[in-house]
Amino acid sequence: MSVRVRFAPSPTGYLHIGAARSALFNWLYAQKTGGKFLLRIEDTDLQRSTDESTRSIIDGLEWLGLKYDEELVFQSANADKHRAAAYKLVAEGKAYRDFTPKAERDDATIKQGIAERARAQSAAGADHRSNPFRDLPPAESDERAAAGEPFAIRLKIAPEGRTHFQDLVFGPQERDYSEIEDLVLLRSDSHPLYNLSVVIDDIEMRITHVIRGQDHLTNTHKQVLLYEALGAEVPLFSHLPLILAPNKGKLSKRKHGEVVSLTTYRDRGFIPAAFRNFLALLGWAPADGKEVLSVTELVEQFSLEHIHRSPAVFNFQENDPRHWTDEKAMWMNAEYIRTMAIDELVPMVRTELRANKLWRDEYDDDDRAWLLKALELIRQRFFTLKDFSGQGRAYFSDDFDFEEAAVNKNLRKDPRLKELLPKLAERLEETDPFNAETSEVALRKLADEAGVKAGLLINGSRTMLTGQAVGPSMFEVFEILGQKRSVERLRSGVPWFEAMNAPGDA
RNA sequence: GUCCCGUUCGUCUAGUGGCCUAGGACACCGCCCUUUCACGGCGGCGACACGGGUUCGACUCCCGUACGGGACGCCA
Repeated sequence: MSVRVRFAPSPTGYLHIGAARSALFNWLYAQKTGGKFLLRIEDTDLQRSTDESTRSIIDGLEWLGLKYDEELVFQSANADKHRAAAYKLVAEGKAYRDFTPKAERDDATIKQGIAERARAQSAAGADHRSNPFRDLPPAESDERAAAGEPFAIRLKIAPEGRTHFQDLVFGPQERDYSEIEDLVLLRSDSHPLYNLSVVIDDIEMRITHVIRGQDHLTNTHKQVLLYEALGAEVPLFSHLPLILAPNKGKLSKRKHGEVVSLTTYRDRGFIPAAFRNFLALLGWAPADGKEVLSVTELVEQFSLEHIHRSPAVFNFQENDPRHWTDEKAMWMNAEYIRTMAIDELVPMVRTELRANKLWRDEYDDDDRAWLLKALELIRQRFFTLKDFSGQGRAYFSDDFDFEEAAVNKNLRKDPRLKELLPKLAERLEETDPFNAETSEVALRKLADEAGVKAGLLINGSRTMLTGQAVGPSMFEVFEILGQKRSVERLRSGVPWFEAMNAPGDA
């Protein structure tokens, strides 16, 4: 039977990077095995589900390059089937109506409340089979239901026995029935609950491998019981270790903000392939230790058996804009920017430059060669796509900012530059042909004649031409910017030197 | 509280009893390259949670302790 996996997020917010990784692992497994990767939106919690979230999930997957097969499934559309299954289990005596009035729970303190309840129950020695409605005679149950009394439906778990299932990551799993409560399948308002819906849908979608977060590991026992009650074949499971915050706590939006949202990486100029590569390395490693992997290599190398059981820490520093995300993710992105095929980089740069009104249509035809050369030159030291419009602005526009520190260090520091830079402009203007080599000769010659270090002119030029103190080899920059612009920019330095001479301005 | 899982450099990880004086990547430091900053090259710092066993031999197997994570809902 061919492999069918699914990614089943609930659309209750942005796409979390942990969820994105689950999607990636599912997708990789499908590619690896020639199977299908399906997408199901678990939107049964109507209060919290939004179309916007659904959109962001779909966009996120697309951005990561994870195309899903077949039709997108909305779980809410299957609610009737879920209900029917629950009623059928009641009819078969595998589930029962629970007429206990619904207990209201406070959502904010829910986890704590559950732990306390569990503690109290075990202290009191209460067992999970003590529900008085568990063995209510069917006739009486039917009668009360017919009379309109509200009820929830619970799965009737046998008093003794153990569940078993195979987890490809965590190994064989076993759990005693006494550890499992008679779970609610249908709420008293007849709303089907998660464990029921998931199982029915996974059966319906003929899912063969369930690959999801570790938070579902112990719930899986309940689901196995459901598969069995429904007479369906139990799929294989793989639970993925969680991704933790630097303090080893849960990584959440409320606490950690945009760093956990996949769209942040798109919006901050990440290359999808780079982030995908980084994500793949969280909790998994290829056998040969190679870390920069193309999609093809990722697919070839991927195996569920090599997934860790211990959670990975996503290492970023809150309140430090320079280290806002994991440094390895940032490094991976820079690595992709400087080594990926330039033809693949161009469309991304185009989008970035367009957004900042720096793109010219000539870059796609007449000036294509120039563009490629310029990108080749500047991409070597960039980290994100944002850098092309930020640090790289001077290459695409004459309207760029001068960094104060660069001006102070490279222009204001030496008064001789006031004379020398215009002189250099003159020399460069006379240089023919004009390129990196000839401009270097001209510059060094001038430095010699003036008795100054070439570095003085090089650094001064860099700041005049790019506004910055750092950047590629100056002579390459001359060539890329061209004779005209180089000369113009060198001559435009007057304001800096006037400011220098102004009274009271040291 | 109960059940489940985990613990190798700061972080991501390799490691399935001798190949481990524990390998790689990111970060950090130094040198080289470069009159800038990166890249690149070379080198350095840096870890098997702890205690018992088993074994000729343990990062690897077993037990315990500590610490961490997950689950236990008429949420998903």
